Amino acid sequence: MKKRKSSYHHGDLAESLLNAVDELAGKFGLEAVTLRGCAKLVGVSPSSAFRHYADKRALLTAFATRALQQLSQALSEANQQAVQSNNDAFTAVSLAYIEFTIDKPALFRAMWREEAIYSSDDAYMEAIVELNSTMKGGFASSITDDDPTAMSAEELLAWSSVHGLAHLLIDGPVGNDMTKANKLKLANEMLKPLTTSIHSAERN
Amino acid sequence: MKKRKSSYHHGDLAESLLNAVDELAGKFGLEAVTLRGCAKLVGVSPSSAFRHYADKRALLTAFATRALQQLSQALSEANQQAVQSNNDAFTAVSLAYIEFTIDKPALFRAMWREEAIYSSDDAYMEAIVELNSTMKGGFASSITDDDPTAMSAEELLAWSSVHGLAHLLIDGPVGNDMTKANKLKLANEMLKPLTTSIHSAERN
DNA sequence: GATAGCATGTGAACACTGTTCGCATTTAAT
DNA sequence: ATTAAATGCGAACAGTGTTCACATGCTATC
Repeated sequence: MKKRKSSYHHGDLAESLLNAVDELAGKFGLEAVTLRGCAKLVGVSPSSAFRHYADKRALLTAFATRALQQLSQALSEANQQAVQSNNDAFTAVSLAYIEFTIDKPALFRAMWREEAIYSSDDAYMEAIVELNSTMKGGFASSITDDDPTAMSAEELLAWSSVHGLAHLLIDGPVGNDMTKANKLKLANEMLKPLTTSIHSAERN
Repeated sequence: MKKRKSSYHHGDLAESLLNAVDELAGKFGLEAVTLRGCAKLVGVSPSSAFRHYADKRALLTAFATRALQQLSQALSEANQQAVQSNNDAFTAVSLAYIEFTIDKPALFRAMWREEAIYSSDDAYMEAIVELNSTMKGGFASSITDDDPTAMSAEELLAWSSVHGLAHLLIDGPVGNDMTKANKLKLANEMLKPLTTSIHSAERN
């Protein structure tokens, strides 16, 4: 992957910077991510970054976009696997959402950092739509939709609760002293009453 | 309120700084809040702030704590009013939670900004516990608890969904182009299927 | 009421941040 | 081979959090 044919031109600085954000955010937290730090990690001058991103904010937007895509992929994999194993797809997708957040809290935070990203960026919005429809993949296909933006009350409830639990787990007071396994068990408990309500709505 | 007996000693700098954070965060966003900006707004030297807060992070922690208390108060008022009007307390408290977040997004963000505050600060944690028990005030008193930290699956579901919707509304893609009234209507829709599930659990 | 001590505010300094700009170097096109 | 475009560099700028010696005001004690 690392093309270092010349020591001057980097080859793929744009993506390397995203990797640097990932590494620094994972080690020291998203707030500790600094443009200069990323540049140094990649081995490049700070000002070089501005050839690829207009802003620090633009860099973080690209990072958030990539994070959304990674989450979408994790969810759709969970969905596929649940279908094959004949398990409840909604539960599987929800648990994957929670697990992703627990494993990569910095990515989760980056996705929803309104004030630190350009949330009306095209690629970002597209990734949001993709995530949205991947989430809905967990529902029965009977509620297929014309408008992918539209959401039923039950769908909104499902997303909100899963998203809210994820947020409370990493930035809130829920499960602070729990192991990852126990957090997932807790999530599973929460999903039970939710699942009944969701599936009863599907039959209409 | 403003004691300016002497032009040198301020009188109540600690709280004035919190008000400055509030004002700047409300106007320009939480990320734009700067120690120097707060000091200038209060009319004091930047270094003065460190007599009252060890850190910028400590200042933000105090601000988050105050925000939690304000939210708790709003919720308990909504609860009282619902009881008097013989309305569903859970719905009232939940809507108040959402409305507070919509009205003061900066306060909401400050409360849950793990990386920017000292989340194990005593006062902060106390405010969290208080909020937690205020939230539970929306439930039937039959589920009174020995341990205020303990939560049933239904309680967790309730908090997660309300919290998650609040978060999605201000930092996510939900209801971005809606009026406040429509956002609250949306919240109300989401609460309906939730409320049934919650109240059926209360009867056990 | 003077004085000693403590709390509080100041100004200058430090390292670090995002960002800009003119310039150097490499790659691609003619 | 010569140009033009893309990409990287170093120095500079204003702004940030933070520290520290010093100045000022308040309070309690003799």
